[in-house]
Amino acid sequence: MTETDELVDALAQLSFAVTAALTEVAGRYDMSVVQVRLLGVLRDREPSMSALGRHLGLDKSSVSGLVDRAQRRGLITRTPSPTDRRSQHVAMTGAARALATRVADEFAGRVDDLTAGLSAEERRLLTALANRVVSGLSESPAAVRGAGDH
Amino acid sequence: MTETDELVDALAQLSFAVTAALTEVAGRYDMSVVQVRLLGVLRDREPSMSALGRHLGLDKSSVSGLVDRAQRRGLITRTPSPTDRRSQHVAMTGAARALATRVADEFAGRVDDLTAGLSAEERRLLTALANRVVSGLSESPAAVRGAGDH
DNA sequence: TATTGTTATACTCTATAACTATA
DNA sequence: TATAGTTATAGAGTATAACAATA
Repeated sequence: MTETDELVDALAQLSFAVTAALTEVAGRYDMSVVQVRLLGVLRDREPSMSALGRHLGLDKSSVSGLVDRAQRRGLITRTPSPTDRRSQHVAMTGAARALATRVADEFAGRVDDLTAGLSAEERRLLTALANRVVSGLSESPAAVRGAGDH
Repeated sequence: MTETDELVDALAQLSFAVTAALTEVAGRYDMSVVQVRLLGVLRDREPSMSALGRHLGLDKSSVSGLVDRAQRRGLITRTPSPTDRRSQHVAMTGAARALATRVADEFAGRVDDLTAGLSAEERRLLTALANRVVSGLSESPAAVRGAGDH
Protein backbone atom coordinates (compact mmCIF):
# COMPACT_ATOMS: atom_id res chain seq x y z
CA MET A 1 0.00 0.00 0.00
CA THR A 2 1.21 3.50 -0.81
CA GLU A 3 1.38 6.22 1.82
CA THR A 4 -1.65 7.85 0.21
CA ASP A 5 -3.66 4.64 0.47
CA GLU A 6 -2.65 4.35 4.11
CA LEU A 7 -3.84 7.88 4.80
CA VAL A 8 -7.10 7.29 2.94
CA ASP A 9 -7.80 4.09 4.83
CA ALA A 10 -6.86 5.56 8.20
CA LEU A 11 -9.15 8.56 7.68
CA ALA A 12 -11.98 6.37 6.42
CA GLN A 13 -11.74 4.10 9.45
CA LEU A 14 -11.46 7.05 11.82
CA SER A 15 -14.53 8.61 10.24
CA PHE A 16 -16.52 5.40 10.53
CA ALA A 17 -15.55 5.08 14.18
CA VAL A 18 -16.51 8.68 14.99
CA THR A 19 -19.77 8.42 13.06
CA ALA A 20 -20.59 5.11 14.73
CA ALA A 21 -20.02 6.69 18.15
CA LEU A 22 -22.32 9.60 17.32
CA THR A 23 -24.95 7.26 15.86
CA GLU A 24 -24.88 5.16 19.00
CA VAL A 25 -25.13 8.09 21.40
CA ALA A 26 -27.86 9.79 19.36
CA GLY A 27 -29.78 6.51 19.17
CA ARG A 28 -30.00 6.35 22.95
CA TYR A 29 -32.16 9.48 22.71
CA ASP A 30 -34.08 8.23 19.64
CA MET A 31 -32.16 10.67 17.49
CA SER A 32 -30.33 10.24 14.20
CA VAL A 33 -27.05 11.84 13.15
CA VAL A 34 -28.84 14.27 10.85
CA GLN A 35 -31.17 15.34 13.66
CA VAL A 36 -28.16 16.01 15.88
CA ARG A 37 -26.63 18.08 13.09
CA LEU A 38 -29.93 19.92 12.67
CA LEU A 39 -29.86 20.96 16.32
CA GLY A 40 -26.19 21.83 15.99
CA VAL A 41 -26.98 24.26 13.18
CA LEU A 42 -29.85 25.80 15.14
CA ARG A 43 -27.71 26.25 18.25
CA ASP A 44 -26.85 29.83 17.32
CA ARG A 45 -29.04 30.54 14.28
CA GLU A 46 -32.71 30.80 13.32
CA PRO A 47 -32.42 30.25 9.57
CA SER A 48 -35.06 29.98 6.89
CA MET A 49 -35.86 26.56 5.50
CA SER A 50 -33.74 27.14 2.42
CA ALA A 51 -30.77 28.45 4.45
CA LEU A 52 -31.10 25.38 6.65
CA GLY A 53 -30.93 23.21 3.55
CA ARG A 54 -27.72 24.92 2.50
CA HIS A 55 -26.20 24.41 5.95
CA LEU A 56 -27.01 20.70 5.93
CA GLY A 57 -26.44 20.09 2.23
CA LEU A 58 -30.02 18.87 1.75
CA ASP A 59 -32.75 19.55 -0.76
CA LYS A 60 -35.59 21.77 0.45
CA SER A 61 -38.02 18.86 0.31
CA SER A 62 -35.74 16.82 2.58
CA VAL A 63 -35.60 19.74 4.99
CA SER A 64 -39.40 19.95 5.05
CA GLY A 65 -39.64 16.33 6.18
CA LEU A 66 -36.77 16.63 8.65
CA VAL A 67 -38.27 19.73 10.26
CA ASP A 68 -41.74 18.16 10.28
CA ARG A 69 -40.53 15.20 12.29
CA ALA A 70 -38.51 17.36 14.70
CA GLN A 71 -41.45 19.71 15.18
CA ARG A 72 -43.78 16.78 15.88
CA ARG A 73 -41.39 15.84 18.73
CA GLY A 74 -41.39 19.37 20.13
CA LEU A 75 -37.76 20.04 19.22
CA ILE A 76 -38.17 22.95 16.85
CA THR A 77 -40.61 25.73 15.96
CA ARG A 78 -41.50 27.40 12.67
CA THR A 79 -42.35 31.10 12.71
CA PRO A 80 -43.29 33.24 9.71
CA SER A 81 -40.70 35.74 8.50
CA PRO A 82 -41.80 39.33 9.13
CA THR A 83 -40.21 40.54 5.89
CA ASP A 84 -41.01 37.74 3.41
CA ARG A 85 -44.39 36.11 3.64
CA ARG A 86 -43.18 33.02 1.78
CA SER A 87 -40.50 32.33 4.35
CA GLN A 88 -40.37 30.49 7.69
CA HIS A 89 -37.78 30.89 10.44
CA VAL A 90 -36.74 27.68 12.16
CA ALA A 91 -35.68 27.74 15.84
CA MET A 92 -34.91 25.07 18.42
CA THR A 93 -36.94 24.79 21.62
CA GLY A 94 -35.57 24.73 25.15
CA ALA A 95 -36.18 20.99 25.30
CA ALA A 96 -34.10 20.57 22.14
CA ARG A 97 -31.30 22.67 23.64
CA ALA A 98 -31.21 20.47 26.74
CA LEU A 99 -31.29 17.32 24.61
CA ALA A 100 -28.53 18.58 22.31
CA THR A 101 -26.34 19.36 25.30
CA ARG A 102 -26.75 15.86 26.69
CA VAL A 103 -25.99 14.23 23.34
CA ALA A 104 -22.94 16.47 22.78
CA ASP A 105 -21.62 15.71 26.27
CA GLU A 106 -21.97 11.96 25.86
CA PHE A 107 -20.45 12.13 22.40
CA ALA A 108 -17.50 14.04 23.85
CA GLY A 109 -17.10 11.24 26.36
CA ARG A 110 -17.01 8.69 23.55
CA VAL A 111 -14.41 10.67 21.62
CA ASP A 112 -12.44 10.90 24.83
CA ASP A 113 -12.51 7.12 25.09
CA LEU A 114 -11.46 6.75 21.46
CA THR A 115 -8.47 9.03 21.96
CA ALA A 116 -7.55 7.71 25.40
CA GLY A 117 -4.44 6.08 23.95
CA LEU A 118 -3.00 9.45 22.90
CA SER A 119 -1.00 11.79 25.07
CA ALA A 120 -2.22 15.34 25.68
CA GLU A 121 0.34 16.59 23.18
CA GLU A 122 -0.78 14.05 20.56
CA ARG A 123 -4.42 15.04 21.06
CA ARG A 124 -3.50 18.69 20.49
CA LEU A 125 -1.62 17.65 17.37
CA LEU A 126 -4.58 15.65 16.06
CA THR A 127 -6.89 18.59 16.74
CA ALA A 128 -4.63 20.93 14.82
CA LEU A 129 -4.23 18.57 11.86
CA ALA A 130 -7.97 17.87 11.66
CA ASN A 131 -8.67 21.60 11.75
CA ARG A 132 -6.13 22.19 9.00
CA VAL A 133 -7.88 19.61 6.80
CA VAL A 134 -11.33 21.03 7.43
CA SER A 135 -10.29 24.65 7.17
CA GLY A 136 -9.68 24.20 3.45
CA LEU A 137 -13.41 23.73 2.90
CA SER A 138 -15.48 26.75 1.92
CA GLU A 139 -18.70 25.30 3.33
CA SER A 140 -17.87 23.41 6.52
CA PRO A 141 -20.45 20.82 7.50
CA ALA A 142 -22.17 21.63 10.75
CA ALA A 143 -20.64 19.83 13.69
CA VAL A 144 -22.09 18.77 16.99
CA ARG A 145 -21.53 21.97 18.92
CA GLY A 146 -22.43 24.22 16.03
CA ALA A 147 -18.97 25.68 15.69
CA GLY A 148 -16.97 26.04 12.56
CA ASP A 149 -19.47 27.12 9.93
CA HIS A 150 -19.79 30.66 8.56
CA MET B 1 -14.08 25.89 24.61
CA THR B 2 -11.92 23.33 26.36
CA GLU B 3 -9.21 21.38 24.57
CA THR B 4 -11.44 18.31 24.69
CA ASP B 5 -14.30 20.19 23.04
CA GLU B 6 -11.93 21.39 20.35
CA LEU B 7 -10.78 17.85 19.66
CA VAL B 8 -14.36 16.58 19.59
CA ASP B 9 -15.46 19.28 17.20
CA ALA B 10 -12.43 18.89 14.95
CA LEU B 11 -12.92 15.13 14.67
CA ALA B 12 -16.66 15.53 14.08
CA GLN B 13 -16.07 18.01 11.28
CA LEU B 14 -13.30 15.90 9.77
CA SER B 15 -15.57 12.86 9.85
CA PHE B 16 -18.42 14.75 8.19
CA ALA B 17 -16.08 15.98 5.47
CA VAL B 18 -14.67 12.51 4.79
CA THR B 19 -18.13 10.93 4.82
CA ALA B 20 -19.49 13.65 2.53
CA ALA B 21 -16.64 13.02 0.07
CA LEU B 22 -17.35 9.28 0.05
CA THR B 23 -21.09 9.88 -0.29
CA GLU B 24 -20.50 12.18 -3.23
CA VAL B 25 -18.11 9.84 -5.06
CA ALA B 26 -20.30 6.79 -4.44
CA GLY B 27 -23.34 8.73 -5.63
CA ARG B 28 -21.74 9.31 -9.01
CA TYR B 29 -21.94 5.54 -9.48
CA ASP B 30 -25.43 5.27 -7.97
CA MET B 31 -23.93 3.75 -4.85
CA SER B 32 -24.45 4.50 -1.17
CA VAL B 33 -21.82 4.50 1.56
CA VAL B 34 -23.11 1.21 2.95
CA GLN B 35 -22.91 -0.39 -0.48
CA VAL B 36 -19.29 0.74 -0.78
CA ARG B 37 -18.58 -0.74 2.63
CA LEU B 38 -20.32 -3.97 1.57
CA LEU B 39 -17.98 -4.30 -1.40
CA GLY B 40 -15.05 -3.38 0.84
CA VAL B 41 -15.87 -6.28 3.16
CA LEU B 42 -16.25 -8.70 0.24
CA ARG B 43 -12.94 -7.65 -1.29
CA ASP B 44 -11.09 -10.49 0.39
CA ARG B 45 -13.85 -12.57 1.99
CA GLU B 46 -16.88 -14.66 1.01
CA PRO B 47 -18.76 -14.59 4.29
CA SER B 48 -22.14 -15.98 5.24
CA MET B 49 -25.05 -13.56 5.57
CA SER B 50 -24.76 -13.52 9.34
CA ALA B 51 -20.97 -12.99 9.27
CA LEU B 52 -21.57 -10.14 6.84
CA GLY B 53 -24.02 -8.61 9.29
CA ARG B 54 -21.41 -8.77 12.03
CA HIS B 55 -18.82 -7.10 9.79
CA LEU B 56 -21.18 -4.26 8.92
CA GLY B 57 -22.90 -3.98 12.29
CA LEU B 58 -26.31 -4.67 10.75
CA ASP B 59 -29.25 -6.91 11.60
CA LYS B 60 -29.67 -9.99 9.42
CA SER B 61 -32.86 -8.59 7.91
CA SER B 62 -31.01 -5.43 6.89
CA VAL B 63 -28.33 -7.58 5.26
CA SER B 64 -30.97 -9.51 3.34
CA GLY B 65 -32.29 -6.31 1.77
CA LEU B 66 -28.84 -4.87 1.15
CA VAL B 67 -27.67 -8.06 -0.57
CA ASP B 68 -30.94 -8.31 -2.53
CA ARG B 69 -30.45 -4.87 -4.03
CA ALA B 70 -26.77 -5.45 -4.80
CA GLN B 71 -27.56 -8.81 -6.38
CA ARG B 72 -30.30 -7.25 -8.52
CA ARG B 73 -27.60 -4.92 -9.87
CA GLY B 74 -25.23 -7.79 -10.63
CA LEU B 75 -22.73 -6.80 -7.95
CA ILE B 76 -22.82 -9.89 -5.74
CA THR B 77 -23.73 -13.57 -5.85
CA ARG B 78 -25.22 -15.90 -3.26
CA THR B 79 -24.06 -19.52 -3.25
CA PRO B 80 -25.22 -22.26 -0.87
CA SER B 81 -22.75 -23.40 1.76
CA PRO B 82 -21.56 -26.97 1.16
CA THR B 83 -21.44 -27.72 4.87
CA ASP B 84 -24.57 -26.04 6.23
CA ARG B 85 -27.68 -26.15 4.11
CA ARG B 86 -29.19 -23.16 5.91
CA SER B 87 -26.27 -20.92 4.99
CA GLN B 88 -25.41 -18.77 1.97
CA HIS B 89 -21.96 -17.52 0.96
CA VAL B 90 -21.85 -13.99 -0.42
CA ALA B 91 -19.24 -13.01 -3.03
CA MET B 92 -18.67 -9.95 -5.18
CA THR B 93 -18.69 -10.22 -8.99
CA GLY B 94 -15.97 -9.01 -11.34
CA ALA B 95 -18.12 -6.02 -12.23
CA ALA B 96 -18.35 -5.13 -8.56
CA ARG B 97 -14.58 -5.43 -8.17
CA ALA B 98 -14.03 -3.02 -11.06
CA LEU B 99 -16.64 -0.63 -9.68
CA ALA B 100 -15.18 -0.76 -6.17
CA THR B 101 -11.73 0.01 -7.55
CA ARG B 102 -12.99 3.08 -9.40
CA VAL B 103 -14.86 4.36 -6.34
CA ALA B 104 -11.87 3.76 -4.08
CA ASP B 105 -9.53 5.55 -6.51
CA GLU B 106 -11.78 8.59 -6.81
CA PHE B 107 -12.29 8.66 -3.07
CA ALA B 108 -8.52 8.59 -2.60
CA GLY B 109 -8.32 11.58 -4.93
CA ARG B 110 -10.85 13.45 -2.81
CA VAL B 111 -8.97 12.70 0.39
CA ASP B 112 -5.82 13.85 -1.37
CA ASP B 113 -7.55 17.14 -2.15
CA LEU B 114 -8.74 17.47 1.45
CA THR B 115 -5.22 16.97 2.78
CA ALA B 116 -3.49 19.03 0.09
CA GLY B 117 -2.70 21.71 2.65
CA LEU B 118 -0.57 19.34 4.70
CA SER B 119 3.08 18.52 4.14
CA ALA B 120 4.17 14.94 3.48
CA GLU B 121 5.40 14.74 7.06
CA GLU B 122 2.10 16.06 8.42
CA ARG B 123 0.16 13.53 6.34
CA ARG B 124 2.28 10.72 7.77
CA LEU B 125 1.63 12.10 11.24
CA LEU B 126 -2.12 12.25 10.64
CA THR B 127 -2.09 8.68 9.32
CA ALA B 128 -0.24 7.47 12.40
CA LEU B 129 -2.54 9.31 14.82
CA ALA B 130 -5.70 8.13 13.07
CA ASN B 131 -4.40 4.55 13.15
CA ARG B 132 -3.61 4.88 16.85
CA VAL B 133 -7.18 6.00 17.54
CA VAL B 134 -8.74 3.20 15.50
CA SER B 135 -6.37 0.50 16.74
CA GLY B 136 -7.96 0.68 20.16
CA LEU B 137 -11.19 -0.75 18.76
CA SER B 138 -11.77 -4.49 18.96
CA GLU B 139 -14.16 -4.55 15.99
CA SER B 140 -12.91 -2.12 13.38
CA PRO B 141 -15.52 -0.93 10.92
CA ALA B 142 -14.83 -2.02 7.37
CA ALA B 143 -13.08 0.68 5.38
CA VAL B 144 -13.02 1.36 1.68
CA ARG B 145 -10.14 -0.92 0.72
CA GLY B 146 -11.19 -3.68 3.07
CA ALA B 147 -8.15 -3.35 5.29
CA GLY B 148 -8.16 -3.22 9.03
CA ASP B 149 -10.74 -5.75 10.11
CA HIS B 150 -10.02 -9.19 11.53
C1' DT C 1 -40.12 35.28 -13.90
C1' DA C 2 -37.75 33.68 -9.84
C1' DT C 3 -37.87 32.12 -5.15
C1' DT C 4 -39.89 29.85 -0.86
C1' DG C 5 -41.86 26.16 0.84
C1' DT C 6 -45.03 21.97 0.74
C1' DT C 7 -46.77 17.73 -1.12
C1' DA C 8 -46.86 13.41 -3.84
C1' DT C 9 -44.10 9.76 -5.09
C1' DA C 10 -40.39 6.51 -5.09
C1' DC C 11 -36.38 4.48 -3.46
C1' DT C 12 -32.69 3.09 0.06
C1' DC C 13 -31.69 1.83 4.62
C1' DT C 14 -32.78 0.09 9.06
C1' DA C 15 -35.04 -2.62 12.80
C1' DT C 16 -38.64 -5.78 14.98
C1' DA C 17 -41.42 -9.67 14.68
C1' DA C 18 -42.96 -13.81 12.64
C1' DC C 19 -41.81 -17.46 9.88
C1' DT C 20 -39.32 -21.74 7.50
C1' DA C 21 -35.67 -24.82 7.21
C1' DT C 22 -31.82 -26.88 9.11
C1' DA C 23 -28.52 -28.01 12.88
C1' DT D 1 -33.77 -25.82 21.23
C1' DA D 2 -30.83 -22.81 18.69
C1' DT D 3 -29.19 -20.82 14.45
C1' DA D 4 -29.47 -19.10 9.33
C1' DG D 5 -31.96 -16.68 6.47
C1' DT D 6 -36.30 -14.50 4.39
C1' DT D 7 -40.41 -11.80 4.48
C1' DA D 8 -43.86 -8.47 6.17
C1' DT D 9 -44.20 -4.21 8.08
C1' DA D 10 -43.04 0.35 9.70
C1' DG D 11 -40.46 4.38 9.84
C1' DA D 12 -36.49 7.73 8.82
C1' DG D 13 -34.08 9.93 5.28
C1' DT D 14 -33.33 11.44 0.63
C1' DA D 15 -34.35 13.29 -4.14
C1' DT D 16 -37.30 14.68 -8.23
C1' DA D 17 -41.26 16.75 -9.99
C1' DA D 18 -45.34 19.39 -9.63
C1' DC D 19 -47.57 22.83 -7.25
C1' DA D 20 -49.22 27.38 -4.64
C1' DA D 21 -48.04 31.67 -2.79
C1' DT D 22 -45.22 35.51 -2.80
C1' DA D 23 -41.43 38.46 -4.47
